[in-house]
Amino acid sequence: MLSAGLPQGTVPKLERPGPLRERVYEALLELITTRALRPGQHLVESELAGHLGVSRQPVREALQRLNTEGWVDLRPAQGAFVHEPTEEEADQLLTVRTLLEAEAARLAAANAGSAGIAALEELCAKGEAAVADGDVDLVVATNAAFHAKVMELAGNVVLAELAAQVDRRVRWYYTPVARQRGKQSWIEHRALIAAIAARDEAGATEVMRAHTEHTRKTYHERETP
Amino acid sequence: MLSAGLPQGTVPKLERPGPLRERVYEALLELITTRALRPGQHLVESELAGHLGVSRQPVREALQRLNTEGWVDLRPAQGAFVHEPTEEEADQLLTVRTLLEAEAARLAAANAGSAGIAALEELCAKGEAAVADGDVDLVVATNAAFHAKVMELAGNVVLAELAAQVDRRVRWYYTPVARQRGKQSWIEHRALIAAIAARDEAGATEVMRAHTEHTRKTYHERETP
DNA sequence: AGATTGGCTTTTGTCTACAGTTTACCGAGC
DNA sequence: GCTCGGTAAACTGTAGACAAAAGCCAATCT
Repeated sequence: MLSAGLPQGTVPKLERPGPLRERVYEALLELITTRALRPGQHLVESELAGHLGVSRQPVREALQRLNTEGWVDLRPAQGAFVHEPTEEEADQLLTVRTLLEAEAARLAAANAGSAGIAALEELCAKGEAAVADGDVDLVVATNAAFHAKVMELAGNVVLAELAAQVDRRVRWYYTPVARQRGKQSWIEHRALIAAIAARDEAGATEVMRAHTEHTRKTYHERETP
Repeated sequence: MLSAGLPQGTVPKLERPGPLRERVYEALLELITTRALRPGQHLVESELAGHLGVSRQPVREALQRLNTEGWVDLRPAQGAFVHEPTEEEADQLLTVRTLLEAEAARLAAANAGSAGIAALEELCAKGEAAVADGDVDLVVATNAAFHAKVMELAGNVVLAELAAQVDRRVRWYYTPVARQRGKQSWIEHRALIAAIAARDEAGATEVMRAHTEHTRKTYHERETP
């Protein structure tokens, strides 16, 4: 009975610094997604290390991870280069995202309980409010949280991990476009919640597929002008 | 005119040692998939380093990569542990595999040319021969090559990368079961080729789905006795 | 004048060393 | 007999140093 008198929330995990490589990883990811590091740019380990105030080793480890996740290309004996996004690759990413998210929606419709549905509605309300305020960053963040919640309700950890990878990369391309699609997107989210609540697997799949395909189309329309 | 007098084949790429971390990575992956390193086992960096005749650093980098790909669990300040496969996780992996492979089959049906179909038939013949010979390892390898070829014909690089990750992990669980399913599996492959050659997207999707689902069922039947 | 070769600089790849943290063990006290 | 505290060992996390490979520029030879 160790946990007898311990109220759960009061011990806030004793905020540890955590491994340096993690923080370096997040810092670099931030720099890449915000375009502070431009695509194709050559990343010199010692520069990054000096700039972040750490040694080269954590930087190396962070770069390795970024490499496996597709953010940087690691050419042997030559170093790391920020990945250059292709139009073709963006389309493929969005296609795969559609596939994964649609399956997640189906599984969520099959498995979700009332608590999960309530959580989705809460996020949806938050997102709509953010749209009304014109807070683009919050809209994007809430959108990600919504999709992550659907993924959680699907209950497939492997699927969730893959989708998380894909989603982060998608968001890189997607963020500039978020503004255009704001309102319609959350209407579709409402439709998705309805399908999930009705335990309509086919319906949820189709709604999510249409939703993400819609996003993909929007992305392609944006670039021509 | 540098390459004037150099016959192409005679210079066999000058077998470069390649980055150490790569070789360490492959060595560890081999040790894990062959169960020389048992699930749940604690991997000590210095031990591995000494055993492989290298320093700790390449080992660390290899472990990081194995971590992101789900082969080992990397607990902070405690080290690396060989991932312990759960029944639930195996099922989830096979489910995701079904999803990815089915989509690949659809895209292959949409995009494949006659050359690609010929390559598939060739692999299929090779696989059937391997089954006849009872060469399990070759069966598994050829099966992987067949699915990889379908993935290649689909022409979606992102999808291929994800599927490659999933497939490698699936093969870990799957290899012991390969013997049971030998013959029937290649009959289904033939059906898949037919659907792709007919450019029947829906048909190819369904054949592949049935094929991989069949594999999943076989896996679950095996473990109860 | 062009191409090539040589050396020089930069950057990566690897190794060794040190500090911090966690875990396990062992003894003392209740 | 059980629990608590302290000590010690082992391992990870990080830093710094050294060697090797790749790219670049200039000088030289054809």
